[in-house]
Amino acid sequence: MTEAGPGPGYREGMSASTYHHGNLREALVEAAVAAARTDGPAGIGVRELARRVGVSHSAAYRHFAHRDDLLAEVATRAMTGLVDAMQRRLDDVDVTEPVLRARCRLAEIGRAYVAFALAEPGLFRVAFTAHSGVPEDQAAAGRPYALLGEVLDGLVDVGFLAPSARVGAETTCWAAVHGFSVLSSDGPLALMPADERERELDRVLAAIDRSYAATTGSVVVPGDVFAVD
Amino acid sequence: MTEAGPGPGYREGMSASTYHHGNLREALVEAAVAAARTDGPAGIGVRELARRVGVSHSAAYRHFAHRDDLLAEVATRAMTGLVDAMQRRLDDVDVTEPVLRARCRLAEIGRAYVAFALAEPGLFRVAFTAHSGVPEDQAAAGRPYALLGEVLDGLVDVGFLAPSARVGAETTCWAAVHGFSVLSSDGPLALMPADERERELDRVLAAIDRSYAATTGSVVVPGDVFAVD
DNA sequence: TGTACATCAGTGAACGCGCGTTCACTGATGTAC
DNA sequence: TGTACATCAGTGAACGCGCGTTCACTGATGTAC
Repeated sequence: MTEAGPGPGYREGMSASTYHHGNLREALVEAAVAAARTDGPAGIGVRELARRVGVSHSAAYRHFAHRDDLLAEVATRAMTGLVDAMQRRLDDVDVTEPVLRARCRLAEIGRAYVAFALAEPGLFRVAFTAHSGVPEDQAAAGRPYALLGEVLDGLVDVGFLAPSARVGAETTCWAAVHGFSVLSSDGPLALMPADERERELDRVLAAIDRSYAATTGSVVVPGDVFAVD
Repeated sequence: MTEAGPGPGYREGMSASTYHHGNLREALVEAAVAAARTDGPAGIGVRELARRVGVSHSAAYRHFAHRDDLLAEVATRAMTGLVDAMQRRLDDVDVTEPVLRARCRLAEIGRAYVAFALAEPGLFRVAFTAHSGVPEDQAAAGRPYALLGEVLDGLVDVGFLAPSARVGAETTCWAAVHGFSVLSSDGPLALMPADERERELDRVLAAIDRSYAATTGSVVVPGDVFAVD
């Protein structure tokens, strides 16, 4: 086979119709991610995925002992996708004034989280449904928390957030942003027009910002970070 | 049959083994609620419920056209249970000083929400998964929002929350509290010890309180409402 | 370089499960005369 | 008050579906000699 479009999940130099697939494990995971994208956790089924990859369903059991192992793998990838999106948005913050920068970063990490949940509702759900005991998966699950922690540390560093209020601050931010995501992608807020939802999210983020400003008596100038102030 | 324990869902005066059940619809719904309690939405299956009620599965179709209709009914009841729990906790607030009272009420409605989600994770999930187009179900879905709205209005009335910040305030509170609930009952916060989680919730609620105080420059005395301040 | 053989990664049939839904039926109930 | 009959609320068999998992197998691959 020529190298024209071997497609993902194939090892190089394979003939078009070998008995051996070449990289079935990876192909299955990618198909699972695609399925989860549209159908969430329910979309991940051993038989259906084997079908899509063009292989007998029992072949999948060469690579995954149970359906849940596949699910866990997708969950880890979904979580990675979420964290990457958060990191990207953080990197894009180009405000230089330190306090404003730290506040913007907190807002942006939240926006990235919500944006991911809305853009990839299926993956978002998978990321939070399946939990394996495998260490690397556990590590993946902890990464959003860790990243958020760094951003919050930044707020303390610039004197916007009081050190005493830093304790457990991850939970507050995470809860607000996660709740907004769930209500918007799954729930009652899904019916809201996109632009109005954007404004609502701004209000949520502004509320957190104000709350943290209050811990140090920092001055918040209306409109400096949030349009809704 | 004597009246000793006819059980719910039975009409009075029935013989023990009538061909006609008497109140099958209600019996099915109650069985569905019980099933949802332990297994969430997945626990609600026509065949399984008919089995539990002691009736052939096709009998259920005399009362529900589709499985989803049953699910929707349970969702409405779950939502009602949630709202009732919120209302009860609001009624229990006996603080008299107006500002403190309004702030306590906001905190309490949040605590009630989270408590319900933790005590009844299955029902909580059902309440937010199934949505029927039936008006009464839609109405039920809007009640937590309306109740929260009243509490927020109270905060404006006492001058704690600025009228301009009242706009969309439901979303902020709801997102924070819903997110906390989901992360705690389903997700990563589930592993946290109960007392620590309690403290974390207090921090979330305190953050919202502080944020609203900031809209009017109201003074918040540490420890007046939240232990963590 | 060629061949025997172990190993690996597939196949396809089968097991056993549970589900939602439909349909022709029958037993029970209540009502009109 | 008694009876015929319509209606209602059940039964049980069947349809068709998809699933996860196992197992004996076979074709392909790579390695040792």
